[in-house]
Amino acid sequence: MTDDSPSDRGWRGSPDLWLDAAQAVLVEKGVEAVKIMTLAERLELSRTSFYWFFKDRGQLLAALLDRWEAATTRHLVAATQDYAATETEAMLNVISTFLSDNSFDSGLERAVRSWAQQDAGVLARLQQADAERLAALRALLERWGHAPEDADVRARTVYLVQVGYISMRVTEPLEERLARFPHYVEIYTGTRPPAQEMARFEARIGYRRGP
Amino acid sequence: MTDDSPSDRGWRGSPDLWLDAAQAVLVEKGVEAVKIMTLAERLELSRTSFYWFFKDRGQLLAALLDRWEAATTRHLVAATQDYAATETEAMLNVISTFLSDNSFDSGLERAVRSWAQQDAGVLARLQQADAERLAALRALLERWGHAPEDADVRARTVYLVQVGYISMRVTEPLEERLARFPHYVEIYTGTRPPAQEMARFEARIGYRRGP
DNA sequence: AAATTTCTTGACACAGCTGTACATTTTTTT
DNA sequence: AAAAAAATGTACAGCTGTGTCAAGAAATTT
Repeated sequence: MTDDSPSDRGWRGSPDLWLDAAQAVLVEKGVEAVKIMTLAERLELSRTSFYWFFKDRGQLLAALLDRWEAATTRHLVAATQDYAATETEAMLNVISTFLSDNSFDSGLERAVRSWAQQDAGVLARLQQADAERLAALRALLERWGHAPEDADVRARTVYLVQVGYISMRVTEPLEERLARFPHYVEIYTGTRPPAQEMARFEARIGYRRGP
Repeated sequence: MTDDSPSDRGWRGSPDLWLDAAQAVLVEKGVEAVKIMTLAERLELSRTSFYWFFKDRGQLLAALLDRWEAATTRHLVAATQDYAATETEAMLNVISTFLSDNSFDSGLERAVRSWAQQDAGVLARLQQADAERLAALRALLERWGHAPEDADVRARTVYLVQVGYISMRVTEPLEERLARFPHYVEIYTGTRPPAQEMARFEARIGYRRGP
């Protein structure tokens, strides 16, 4: 009865081990810092052992890019399609995506945006992702009755504010951030979410108001 | 009668020459690509000649950062203080700053944001700049009667949309971008700029409407 | 035109990183 | 426990980059 889950096999290294380390470094220090030498030290493995799992550094970076795609666009697009009884609720669904790195890994997103600055291939994929995400937001706003031009500018506003937040590395306490939510929703949709809706929303994301 | 303007002295190199080349590379390829070797080739000067003008690579990078500060924050803050008869006009003053690299060098801004990703010192200066710019915008909105909380969120929206635009490397034709302006202004201020105001604005930036 | 200052260059020393070849160890399969 | 496979490690070759030093050339001053 052999357990062939790739996790606990008796070897020290694995593609995922290198990949996890690479991702951490990518997020902390940027692509240029993703060096096989450094990762090897960090993992206490011989540098050359890396080449058992990956052809070369390029293949490692390509794999990182795949991870990014899975960790961002997918969830965001899904959130635009979640059930919502009102427009403001729909918008809350969307912007709460950005609240957790489980649904939108902003560290990784920031790192990839930075990377795109120096690599045309990455830039192309990033711009593709931007286009998809914007289209999903535009569609949402049109479904709630905004005219195409208006939906377009509002979609951009919602999205660009988030890209900006990520790029700015804003680290507000959750409380502060949530306090701004109704304002943002009002700016984005033209309607302020009723207090009751905000309460339900805060409950859903597991936040309990302070005294 | 000696002309001692630093420009046409008989030498081939100068601090500015290296600095200009460094800035170009920084914007095109990111900090890591700013290498003395590469710059020397580009300038057809010996690599080691660089060390006559700068102590080391670090000093060059520090000088680049100074340039960035001069080319961005300063102009933006000034624009928030320009004369305006209406709130929408004031907002047009601000967002038109981002239209020209003379008033806000977005290539340099993008490069510096990317750089901040890998250098704590740069990050600190960038966050300082973000704070100043946001404060200037918040002040503008408060002058036009927005309540502090509302002004704060609106200031963020205006600023973050621009940071997002820059980070996204959007390259819309001017015409398209201008067409979105009234929508943005409406979202930012709550009021749509009258057609006449847009016309005056377009004239001021030297844009002639197509047929 | 001589002396001086300013810049330019080539030689050297050194450090960091990538990738290949091959031997070795560790785990898994038979 | 022997054989096979999977992974690890060592040695080597090569490239790219930084910074120092002292010699030399070009401009500037006297």
